[in-house]
Amino acid sequence: MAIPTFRQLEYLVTVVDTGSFTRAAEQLHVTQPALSHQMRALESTVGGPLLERLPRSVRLTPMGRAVLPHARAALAEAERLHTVAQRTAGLEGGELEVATVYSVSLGILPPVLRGWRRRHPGVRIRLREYPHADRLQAAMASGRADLAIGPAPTAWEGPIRELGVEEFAIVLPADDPLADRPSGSVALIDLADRTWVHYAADNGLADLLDHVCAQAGFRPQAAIRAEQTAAAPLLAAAGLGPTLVPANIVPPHFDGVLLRPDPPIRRTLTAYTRTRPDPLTVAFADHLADQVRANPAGFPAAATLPARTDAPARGQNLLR
Amino acid sequence: MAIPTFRQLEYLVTVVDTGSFTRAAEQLHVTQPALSHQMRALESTVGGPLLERLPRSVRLTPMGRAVLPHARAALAEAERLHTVAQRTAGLEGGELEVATVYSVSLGILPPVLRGWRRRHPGVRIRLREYPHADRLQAAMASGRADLAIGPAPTAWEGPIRELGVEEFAIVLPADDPLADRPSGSVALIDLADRTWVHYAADNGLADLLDHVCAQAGFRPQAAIRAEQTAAAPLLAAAGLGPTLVPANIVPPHFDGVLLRPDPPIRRTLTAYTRTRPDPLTVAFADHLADQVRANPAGFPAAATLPARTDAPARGQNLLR
DNA sequence: CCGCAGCGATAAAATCTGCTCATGGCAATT
DNA sequence: AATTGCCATGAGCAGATTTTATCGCTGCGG
Repeated sequence: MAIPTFRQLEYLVTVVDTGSFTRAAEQLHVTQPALSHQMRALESTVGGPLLERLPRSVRLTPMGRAVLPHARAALAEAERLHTVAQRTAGLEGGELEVATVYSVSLGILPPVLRGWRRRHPGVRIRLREYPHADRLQAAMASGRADLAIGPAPTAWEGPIRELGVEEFAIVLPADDPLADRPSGSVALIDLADRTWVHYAADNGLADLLDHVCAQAGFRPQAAIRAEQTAAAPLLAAAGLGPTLVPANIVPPHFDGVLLRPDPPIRRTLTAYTRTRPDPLTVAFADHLADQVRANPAGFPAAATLPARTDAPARGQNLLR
Repeated sequence: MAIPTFRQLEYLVTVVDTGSFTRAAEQLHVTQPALSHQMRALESTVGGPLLERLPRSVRLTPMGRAVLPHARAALAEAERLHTVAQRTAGLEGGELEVATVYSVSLGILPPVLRGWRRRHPGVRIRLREYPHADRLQAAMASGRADLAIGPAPTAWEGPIRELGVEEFAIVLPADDPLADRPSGSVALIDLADRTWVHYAADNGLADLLDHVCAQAGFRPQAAIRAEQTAAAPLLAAAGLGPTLVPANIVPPHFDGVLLRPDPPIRRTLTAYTRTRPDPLTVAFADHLADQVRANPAGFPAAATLPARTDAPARGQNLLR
C-alpha cells in the first residue's frame, strides 16, 4: 500500500480551497505542473479520481469529497505535532520526568517546583522518588527518567551538574539536656549511648547515619526505624531519640530542637542525566541550580519553609 | 516550515513500539541506516531530539512524548483516508450528487433509489431537482452535480447514456364523456376546446404541452398552472381540465382516468455527465439503466406503483 | 470569427530524496 | 579478550519531485 504524502494532501486541500490548480500552485510556491503531477499521483495512490477538471474550475468527485476531511485532519495533526514540538522547545509545553531521593523531594524540590511552575506553567513535571541514592542511580542508568536529582552518583559517565551542599542537623526534643547548648552544636559521640530514631534499611539515610556514627566511634542503637523520611524529625522531637536529617526538611512550626553536628555533616547534591540532555531538561536543571544557589540547602530560616505533608505517592504528577 | 513525512512518523511510532531501531527496521522492511537517517531528519524538522539512544533500548524525550500522540493521529487519519477511498471505489461509501427534473424524481427515480439503497447501503445520494430540462443541463454544465438524469441534453459533449423512453398520458376525471373510450386513447385535437390543467411557466412540461398541442393545431387554454408537477394529475382528476403527464408519475390509487394520446407522446430519458465519470457514478448509472430497462417508464401496472407524497425539498438527502 | 487569456496536461531535464551497502564506535555479555 | 548487539555516518544509486517548455482546450471580448 503506497501512502500519500503530506505534500500531496496539502496540494489537494489548497486546490479545493482556491478552486484552481494555478492559484493553488502560486499559493504554495510551486509550479502548476508539479501540482498537476502530484494530484495524479495521489489519485493513483487512493485508487480513483478525486477532482473533476472543469474548463474554469475544479470539482470534487464523490471519492474526493469522502477523502477531503481526512486530508484536512491529517494536515491538522501534522501542524499540531509541529506546534507541540515548538512549545516543548520553547519551554511552554511538554512533560519532564524527574527522579530523586525522598529527602530531596521533601527539602529542596518543593520551592524549586513552585518557581518552575510560575515561570513555565505549560510544562508538566512527573516525579519519581527513590529511598536510596543507589536506587536512584540504577533507575537513571536504566532509562527511568529524564533527570536525576540527588547525591553525586558513583562512576557516572554522563553529564553531572553540582547543585550545592545539603547540610544535616541533629534533632532533639526541646526538653533534652543538650537542647539549649549556647553553641547550638553537638558532637555525635555525646549521643553515643542514646537510642536513635533510625531509618528503614532501604533508606539511604540509614547508611549515612551508620557511617557518620562509625566515624565518631560508635554504632547507633535504633529505638525505631522510620519508614517515611519526613516522620524522623517528628519522632525525635517527640522524645523517641535523636535523629539525623537534612536540615531543610524540617517543618517550620516544629516543637523540637535542631543542633549542628560537630564536625558538620554535609552531602553534595547533583543533577545528572545519561547523555547530553534535551532543551527542556537543560532549562529545568538551570532553574534548579539557580534556585539552590539562591537558597542553599542549609539550616532553615523558619520564615522560608512552608508547611509540609508526607511525601507524595510515587509517580504522582505534582503539577497540573 | 519543513513538514515531516508519513514515512518518518511511521518510523518513529514503530521504533517506540518495538523499543529498538533494529527491530523497527526489520518490521518495516528497510535497513537500519535508512531508519536512522530518517529519524535524524525528523528531529531536525521538529527542532529537537525525540529519542534518547540508550545502549540496549531507546527512550522518548519530553519532546518525543509530546509529539508521539500526534504522529499516531496523523497516521490514523492517513489510514482512514485510504479506507474511505477504498470504500467509495468499492461502492460501500461516499456520496453521489444526482440532478434531475421534477417529473423524474416523481416517476422513475424512487424505485431506482430504493434498489440502490438495498444494494449499496453505505453510499449516500444527494438529489437536486430542476423544473426544466434546460436548467438541468445548465446546472450540470456548470458543475453542479455528478450525474444528470432527464431528457436528452442538446449540444452535449460529454458522455450520454440512453435510459429509455418516458411515455405521456392524458388525465381526465372518471365522469368525463371521453373517459370510457373503448380504445383507451384520445387525439389531442378532441380536447382543443377544453381549458387545461397547465404547468407553471418555468416547468419544462409547460413547453412540452404547448408544443404538442401546437403540432395538433391548437393552443391550450390554461384553467390553472400547477406549480408542482405532482399536483397536475390530481387537479385533472378533480375536473379542472385535462392535463398531460409522464404516465409513471400517476399515483396508484387514483380516481381519474389515463388515456393514451394519439399519436403517442414520448420523451427519451438519459443519464449524462460532463467527463468520463468516476467509478461510483458509473455504478449508479449502470444500476439506473438496468432498473429502467426492467421497468420501462410507460403506463403503470397499478400494483407496481407505491403511494407518493409531494416532491422532496431541494438538496434534501434522500437516503440515510 | 479571431485573437487572446485562462487553465490543466504532458514531456524532458534538473534537482532532490530515500534507500542500500559498507563501516565505525560503543556497550553489554560470555 | 572476543563476540554480539546496536545505532551513527558516509558514499553511491535509483527513484521521486520539481522546473521549464510546450500543447490543447475553453471562454471571453472585440
